[in-house]
Formats: sequence, structure tokens, C-alpha cells
Amino acid sequence: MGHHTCCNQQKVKRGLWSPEEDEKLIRYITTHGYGCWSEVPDKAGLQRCGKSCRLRWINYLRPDIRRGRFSPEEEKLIISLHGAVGNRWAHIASHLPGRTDNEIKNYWNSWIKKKIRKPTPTPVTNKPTSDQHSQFGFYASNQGDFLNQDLASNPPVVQETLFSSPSPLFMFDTNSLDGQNSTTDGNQTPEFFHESVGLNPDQTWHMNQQDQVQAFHPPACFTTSCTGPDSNYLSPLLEQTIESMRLNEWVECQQSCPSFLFWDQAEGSQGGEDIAPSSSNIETMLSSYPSSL
DNA sequence: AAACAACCCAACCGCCAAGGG
DNA sequence: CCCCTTGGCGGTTGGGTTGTT
Repeated sequence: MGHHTCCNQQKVKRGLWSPEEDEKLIRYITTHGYGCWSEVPDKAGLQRCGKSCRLRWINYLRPDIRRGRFSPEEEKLIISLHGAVGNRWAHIASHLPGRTDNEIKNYWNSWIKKKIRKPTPTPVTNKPTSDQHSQFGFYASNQGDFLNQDLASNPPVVQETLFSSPSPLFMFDTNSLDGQNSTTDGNQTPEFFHESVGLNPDQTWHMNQQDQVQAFHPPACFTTSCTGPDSNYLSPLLEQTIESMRLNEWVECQQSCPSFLFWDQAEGSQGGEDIAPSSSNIETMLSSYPSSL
């Protein structure tokens, strides 16, 4: 019934690949290369569809594939990038040489979700579910508190660090950072920031002032759309960072929070792309702070 | 030891865009 | 233009594995 002709033929084998099949595919690709995947099964002597061959090669057989546990650096990068671009696994994978989108996707769906999930020993009102967390795409990264540790040994810390505070979530539209491609009303951000962070009335926040933009840069990247129960959570780490911001203690701010990326993924996926930080913005931001990765 | 639950992850599915005829 | 093929992508599945009772 499906319209994919390649996988509908009765003789086509499916399921796990045998070592013999792997060997056939490796031998063929390494000697002939791959131009047209639909031709590969016949020429390689495989009873698979071309699509399956392609997937097998790209995800598992190609020589530059990298297997095994993700390094802490990779974990940090995945979390940061996911906060920036959401479930664009291929894009995330492009930043991790040798890793595939499938592997990263699986990793995210199991390992990281597990870390963010409850149980929490202390009851918290209006605590969002893990599904809600992933739906809204709020994740945080911090070197000292979170990602440089063996997370498997410390899940409660992770959980508490991320979501246990009932404070309002601070959002910031990163389009205001560089003033380009800003199709949203960036003027709302300073007021929101002002109110959320609790600056003194005589302290002003002008997004267009370069020194403030620069100073704000390190913790970087909070975005708009503060709606729903998930927005009512602010990590102690972020509280600390915002307190540093409030006091203009930018160095402390950077140290306490080298890299945060929050992005309302749901909003972005509903046609609100213009409010999300562009990937080039994110990449520029990340490359500016390699130590935070 | 057995039964069950939870988790992992390789592979598949469906959709989409690009490109050629 | 339209149609078809192909490759690429993210979402999802389900069999195998591991953990728990």
C-alpha cells in the first residue's frame, strides 16, 4: 500500500543486518563507492532495499563512524545545540564528527530524558512532567554543576538544578542581541528583562548598547514566549546567574553560567521561526565561547 | 528462578525537497 | 509545468537486553 516501491518487494529482507550482509555492503561500497543507492542491493548481492543499505552504511558501517559513549564535551555540545535548534538531529550531528543523527536522537530520547526526569524527593508545586519539559524544549547546561560530572552518579542534582525552582522563567529574545533579522518586537525584551531580573528602577537596560550586549553575551540566549506552566520554573543556577546580572557582576555571571540555551521549541515549530535565534546566531555564540562547550 | 517492567537502540516509516525526464 | 525517483530527515516501532520484584 505504501508508495515506496523500494521496500515493497516481497523478496526484500528486513530487520537486523547479519554480519554477512554487512560484509557484502562494506565490500561493495569500499570498492565501488556509492552513487545510486537503489542500485546497491543488486550489485552488492543484497536482498535489501537501497534505502536500507544507505541507512546501514551511514549509521553503522562507514569507516569514520565513531561509536561508544559520548564524551562530556559531546554531551555538552548536544545539549547546547538542542537548546538552540531543537530536534534537528542532522544539524546537531554535523557538529559532532563521526556521530550520526540517529545515535544522537536515541541518546537524547533515552539518556538525557532520563536525567531530566523525576523522581524528586521534595514535592514541588506545579511541577511539570518530563514530557512537558521536552515539549517546551527547556534545557540548561552548566559546566561545573552538571555536565562535567558523571551524570549517572548524580541524577538528583541534575533534576533539582534544572527545574525545582518555582521562580518565573526569564526569557530573552536573542534577536535583539545582534539586531539583525529581528522580525519580532524586540522592544518588549528589555522591559521583560528588566522586570524579570529585577533591576533597580534607576538602572536601565538598553539592548542597543554594545557594552551591555557584550556583557550579557556569555550566559546568552534566552528566548521569548513565556507561556504555560513550564515557564514557571527557573533553575537555582539560572537564578544565580540572573542575580549576577542584576549586580552587573558579569565575570561571576559567566563563571556561574558559561552556557545556557533556552528556546521555546514548541513556539518555533508552530511557525514562530522568526522569534527563535537563528542557527548562525547560535553558532556564532557557541564559537565565541569554546570553553563553555 | 521466573515473571514482569523498563529501557535501549537499530531499523523502519512517512514525509518532504531536489532534480531529472 | 507534471510526474517519478531518489536521498535526507525526524518520528516511531518493536525486539532484545537489563533491571526489578
